[in-house]
Amino acid sequence: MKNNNDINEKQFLEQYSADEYEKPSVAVDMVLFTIDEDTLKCALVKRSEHPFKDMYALPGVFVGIEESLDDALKRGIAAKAGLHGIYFEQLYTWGAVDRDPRMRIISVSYLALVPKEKLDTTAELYSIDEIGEMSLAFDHKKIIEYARERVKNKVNYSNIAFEFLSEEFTLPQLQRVYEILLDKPLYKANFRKKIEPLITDTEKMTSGEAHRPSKLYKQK
Amino acid sequence: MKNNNDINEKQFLEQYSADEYEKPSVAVDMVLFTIDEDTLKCALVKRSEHPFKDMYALPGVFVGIEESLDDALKRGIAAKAGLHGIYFEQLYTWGAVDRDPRMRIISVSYLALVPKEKLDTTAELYSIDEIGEMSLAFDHKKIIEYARERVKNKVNYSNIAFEFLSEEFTLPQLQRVYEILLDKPLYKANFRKKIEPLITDTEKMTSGEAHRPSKLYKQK
DNA sequence: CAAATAGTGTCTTTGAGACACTATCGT
DNA sequence: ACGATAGTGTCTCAAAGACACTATTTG
Repeated sequence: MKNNNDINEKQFLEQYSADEYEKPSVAVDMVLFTIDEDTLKCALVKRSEHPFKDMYALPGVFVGIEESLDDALKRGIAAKAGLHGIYFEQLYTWGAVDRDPRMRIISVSYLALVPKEKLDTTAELYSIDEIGEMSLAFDHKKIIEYARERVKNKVNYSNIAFEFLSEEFTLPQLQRVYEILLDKPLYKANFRKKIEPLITDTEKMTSGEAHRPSKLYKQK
Repeated sequence: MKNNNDINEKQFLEQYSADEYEKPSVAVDMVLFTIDEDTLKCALVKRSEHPFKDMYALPGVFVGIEESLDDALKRGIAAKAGLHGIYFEQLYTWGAVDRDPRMRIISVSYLALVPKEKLDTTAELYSIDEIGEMSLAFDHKKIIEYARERVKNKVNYSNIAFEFLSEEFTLPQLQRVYEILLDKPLYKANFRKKIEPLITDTEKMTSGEAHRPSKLYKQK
């Protein structure tokens, strides 16, 4: 049994190396989240070609032979959102054989988070709820759901919530981000106790609104 | 700026699709952990060919064009460890351009966990501490460190510890697994309170040893 | 009964959750 | 003064941590 498998494996490797086997294509697809109109939204692109023509899909690029996965993603972000230096992390690699009807494409998915203000205004944004009702190209709906879960989990043990805000923010703003990402209301006092060690006071305040102004903070 | 990038992206896609660009190879590499001699160990293979000849590396296979990533991994596990039906999960995809000196290979890494008893006896196992002192082929040391961290984190909010034991086990055994994975001692009483909801009593006991026997449990 | 390991009871500390209260702006 | 939102004090409850104790086997 063991030896038999070993031999099979060796043959496979030799044949593969000899280019007798076709290689899959590799793409990176990005789930770019932002918060807009008090909801979590994801950037989508309308496909102009088959397959899934006229359906929405995640923005993505093929990985060049002399380009790392992260670099391919950065190229994709720059092309799609016209920006640099935003937060991203790799999510998961999707490798079902039939995920693309044209040919074998393995997709390395990434999560990207960006404050709405930084985002190119031409980006098409759809709320998570809307996307839930839509049908997307390829397995992209599943990828977005995966990303949504990752964000929900990671909010509690990381600082990703800050990625949705600009450098200075108020605690009510930050709390709202947490509430949107966690999809549940939070108690103000408890929230403040918990995030206190993560933030640092600026001396500034908001002003001009018809109610008590709030302090501006920065991430520590 | 935006339009310029869009055009570049379109050109890239067209050229890529037209196979004017070379495709990377895709491999799956597995970090197979087990517990043996009271330590966490990882399966390695000694490379018989260049590059990194005679150095140790993670077992891996190339992904066939008609084979999903998970299927490729299962093939690798069967070849290496001579077994089926063990726990595995995808870890991370490594895509640095120069990670393999021969050619561009993107590696999708997987974590596999198996009780020592199920493992093929020919597997070469090295403890995490030993591996820390060794130098491994490619970026495989980094991959193992990544896997080690994943396990350490996941122990606390999942049931992966059970994957290192056979179906029936004692609580001292289970506690020892937790201690090895977390790399710290645990209080017996507290440990038992915490895992109580995860386990179910069998009516059996251990016997034959020169001390009080212990109950055998199964995972709930 | 001695050595060794299995198993339990309970006090303390920490942090999450709930809620009521006070503070400060513009109109 | 009022409406609206910002910000604080404190009680409760559940879980994590620490430690001391009891129980059951073999030799």
